[in-house]
Amino acid sequence: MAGKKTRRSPPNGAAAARNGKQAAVPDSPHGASVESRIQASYGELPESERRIADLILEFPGEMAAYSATELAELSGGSKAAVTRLVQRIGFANYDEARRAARDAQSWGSPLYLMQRETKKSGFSARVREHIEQDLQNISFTLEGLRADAFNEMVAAICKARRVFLLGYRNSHYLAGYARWQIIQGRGDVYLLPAAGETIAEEIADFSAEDLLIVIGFRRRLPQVPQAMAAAAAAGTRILYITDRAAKPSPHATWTIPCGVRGMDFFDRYAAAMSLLHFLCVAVMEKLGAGGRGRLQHIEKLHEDLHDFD
Amino acid sequence: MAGKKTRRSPPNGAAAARNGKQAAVPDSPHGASVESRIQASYGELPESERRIADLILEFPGEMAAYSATELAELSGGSKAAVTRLVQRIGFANYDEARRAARDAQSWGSPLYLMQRETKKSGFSARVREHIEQDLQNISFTLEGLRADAFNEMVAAICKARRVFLLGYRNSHYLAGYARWQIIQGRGDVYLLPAAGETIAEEIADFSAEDLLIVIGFRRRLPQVPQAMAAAAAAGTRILYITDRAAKPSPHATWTIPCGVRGMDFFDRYAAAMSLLHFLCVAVMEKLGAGGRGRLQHIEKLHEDLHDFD
DNA sequence: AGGAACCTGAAACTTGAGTTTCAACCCCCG
DNA sequence: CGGGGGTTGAAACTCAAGTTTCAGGTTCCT
Repeated sequence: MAGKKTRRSPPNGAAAARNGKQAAVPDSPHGASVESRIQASYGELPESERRIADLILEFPGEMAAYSATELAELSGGSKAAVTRLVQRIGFANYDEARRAARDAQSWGSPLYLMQRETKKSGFSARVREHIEQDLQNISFTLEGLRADAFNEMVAAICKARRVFLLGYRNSHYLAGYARWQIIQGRGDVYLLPAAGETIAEEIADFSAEDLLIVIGFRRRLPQVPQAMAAAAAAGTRILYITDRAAKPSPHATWTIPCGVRGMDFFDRYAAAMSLLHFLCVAVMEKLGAGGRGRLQHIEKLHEDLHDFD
Repeated sequence: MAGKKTRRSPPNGAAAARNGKQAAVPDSPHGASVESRIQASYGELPESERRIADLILEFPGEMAAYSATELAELSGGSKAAVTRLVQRIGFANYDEARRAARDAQSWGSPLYLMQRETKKSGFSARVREHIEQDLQNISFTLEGLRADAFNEMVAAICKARRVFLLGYRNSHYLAGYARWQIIQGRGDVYLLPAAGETIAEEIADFSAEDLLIVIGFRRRLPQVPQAMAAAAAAGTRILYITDRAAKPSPHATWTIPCGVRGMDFFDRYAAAMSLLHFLCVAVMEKLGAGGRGRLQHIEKLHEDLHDFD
């Protein structure tokens, strides 16, 4: 029609002053994360944009791995809605938001990637950065647990006739630590491989009543998938604790992906340690009076053997 | 020129039969991960593609958050090389590889995304409490470090003729882990006690040129202070990593108190793991080119020995 | 009731990401 | 030495991802 009004441009941060009901959005796209910007505007998002926002909020940091088109499809909305959402919360376009989401993970920042060797920030800044990286890994790892699956794992550890912990290299020390916790509350807990041994001799006796806990972080030996296949063939259930980038194993009954990443030479295992602690405490609680009785019996033996100072 | 030959198309999996020296690459892009496909072809990659492959391998799973153009820039190569790499390893185009990389993380799979269940509030509150306790221990431990003393410890680890890690029970696994990190950058690093052995035989040879790192958390065996006294008598410097409640040792050159306490049956070792990581990374950096050279030599040996999947 | 503001996805449009081609270069072999 | 095979990045090209516009619809206010 001749009298048809010109449509306004999509809402964005610069247009906030025209709509008094808009939430305050920072002018600069630098600084606040995609997630926090969405949360700041969440109450004012229209339906189509809110569905997309929900998807992003559910998996913070994953957005960068998806194109706007993919997000639109997953949310049942349109590409236009995706563009509008990111412009509403202050980004110039989707690509800027995608990069911000990616770079909010400090180890993902291209600038950080290229300059990490030359960084000479102060010691305390370095400590803080280190703590932050561990916290992110811990949060990812623990918050990724689902209660029902977790309770199944705990129950399986308590009920198995025997529990084996398998791990090589770094994973071996974590497996040893986990075994040491579990054995405080129940017996028949074994660490593989024992020094100087091959594991086929143990796997030969695996059965559906046993449980295999595989600690399998990056740079796995070929023995790991092989052992898992053999255990599964014997009907043994498998709890697979691994890193985020690991290919899912068809043999694992349960899989827990741990955050191990950082900007260093070495992977980070604070999150794995934290997870194992959480798991073993839950096992101890699940064992109840039986576990406590065993703990007391062990204490008595320690006293008799004068084990501690 | 009139006689100029037609250029061949870029190498790809379908063209593998034309080049008998190509590594076998699966026909279907479904199945093997980007990482494992790169590793399968790694030896045959030309320089420009190998640089991009190195970037991808260094951060498996992160590839999906980057566009081909960004990877090209980061690696100092060209967009054409990125396309060639993914086609060489069997993907039709970059987008297919990007999606494979993303979906290889099962939690990144769009299907998985849409089926995620809402968390039980009781469980998630428990997870949050757990994370908070670990964060407090980690913060206390790492923020308690003084830069000058820390740098002395790092230097001592680098310079010692031999480095011994001593730990019993839980501490033993942490000591083993730490040894495993340090040995990546320098030799003559030993874990005590070895299974079935007593430690006097090693301590008998301790000298002022050696360093003893004692991981000694709560419920220490009498061997720990005894070993420290004997090492100090031999002039060996001692780095003592212990819990906050431990009595200071008159024999320790340096002491790092770790936060290990929580509300559970078991002590928490995420902070100790975090500290050891921080320490070992600093050692690795201090070792510089020597450490990197050793790491590369070890890598070469791993390849020769076909150690990893 | 009419108009303004807003929402929405499809359609039209823009643009640059990614792919293919090209030509220069290098290495190896007969 | 010449030719074949391979590498390489820039240039040319393709095409679809993302952005903007459009038109129909809803809600609210005067």
